[in-house]
Amino acid sequence: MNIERPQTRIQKRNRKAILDAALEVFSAEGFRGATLDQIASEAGLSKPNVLYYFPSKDAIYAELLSQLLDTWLDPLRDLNPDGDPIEEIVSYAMRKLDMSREFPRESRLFANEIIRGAPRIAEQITGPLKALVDEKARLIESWQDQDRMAKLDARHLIFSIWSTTQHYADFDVQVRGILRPEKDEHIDDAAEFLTNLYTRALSV
Amino acid sequence: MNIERPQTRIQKRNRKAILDAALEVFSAEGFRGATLDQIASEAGLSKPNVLYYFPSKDAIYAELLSQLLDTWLDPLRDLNPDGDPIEEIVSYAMRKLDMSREFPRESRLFANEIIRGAPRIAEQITGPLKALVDEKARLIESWQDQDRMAKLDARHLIFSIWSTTQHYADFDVQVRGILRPEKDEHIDDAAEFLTNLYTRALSV
DNA sequence: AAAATGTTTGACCAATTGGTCAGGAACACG
DNA sequence: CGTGTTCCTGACCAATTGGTCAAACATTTT
Repeated sequence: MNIERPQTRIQKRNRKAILDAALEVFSAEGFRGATLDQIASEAGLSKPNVLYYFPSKDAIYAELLSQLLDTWLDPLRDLNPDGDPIEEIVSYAMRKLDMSREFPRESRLFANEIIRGAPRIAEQITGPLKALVDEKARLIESWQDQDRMAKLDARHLIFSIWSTTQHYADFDVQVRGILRPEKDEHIDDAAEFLTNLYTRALSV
Repeated sequence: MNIERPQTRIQKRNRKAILDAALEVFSAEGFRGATLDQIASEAGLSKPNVLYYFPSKDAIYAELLSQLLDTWLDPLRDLNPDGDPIEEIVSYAMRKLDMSREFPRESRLFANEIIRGAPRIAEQITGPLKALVDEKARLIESWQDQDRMAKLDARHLIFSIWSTTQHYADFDVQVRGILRPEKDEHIDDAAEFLTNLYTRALSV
């Protein structure tokens, strides 16, 4: 009994179009603010057709979220125990900043979900996410025990990297309203600022 | 023709109850996610009664936002040109952190609005907010010219203070999921971390 | 080319939601 | 106490929205 049939090329194309449209709409409007009509129109499909590919609005959102969390944490996973501590942490911040620049919609989708109390990913947070943070905090603490970087609370250090970098995606309009950049130059300035901030703060 | 009658005590009480309930609901569900029924029930009033005090859902939200922005920026206004630069900046961060602890709903309401693209406060951002940030950035730059603090980009420094402190309100569930604090002790740790971070980074 | 399978849609439905309204209840005040 | 004003509500409405379904249309397989 082969349940999982291989996807046809039309399925592949349309599911992708729907998920992309949904990311656009959910990240801009939030789960409740987004409507199936918006998603359908953004995907260039009719509403019943969208529901032919996904059982419900909920299912689309859930699929997006589950795909997201993994890739979102990749940079942290890459923190290399064998590298230079400060270089590793700064380049972690840089990778997170890159993600804010390249995937602002994903960042906002995530922010939306957390602000609402993370109703759909609570277990993911106390489970795998906490485990990863705990592991990397221990790594940072071991670096600190070896006097290779300043002794700042490791977990709050990680939080500060998350918040400062995601800020440029989540609060984009505010940042742009204040800096009035032509394009995205301000992100380069942010990169320089964050590099300086963490290099100075973490040097022994 | 006296248009503005003084508020009766019932008006005062009920308008306050509605605004408080609305803050609770809007900050947790976002504008579109919140319903008048939720707000009414949270305020202990009927839906038509809520609409007796405010002309529309929109009006309630607008009132909340306009009250908010001012108080939100007070700490930045207080940045004192005559104080010690690093002390001033660190204590600004501390005041913002206090606000995250004491007014998390307000923080989330604001975050929600900005993430959605700030449709209702765009002019406030490019107007008064930008002006204030510009002014304080110049102050910081003057401190830097006098070699009283390290030369880090002033505007991005302000952004980093906003993001790191608001993180403890907006991403509360994530922070708690990872740190698993009993109550709010983790905010004290955050205060210590941020004090160290900025003191180290900004010292010449 | 026929059968089987996969794709698309118009029409429809029930629930929710922002908002209205007429009239009744409570209150303030001379 | 009576009267004008303020306050409150049940019943209602139109629009929106998530979702269904039967039937038409395409595509693939045999």
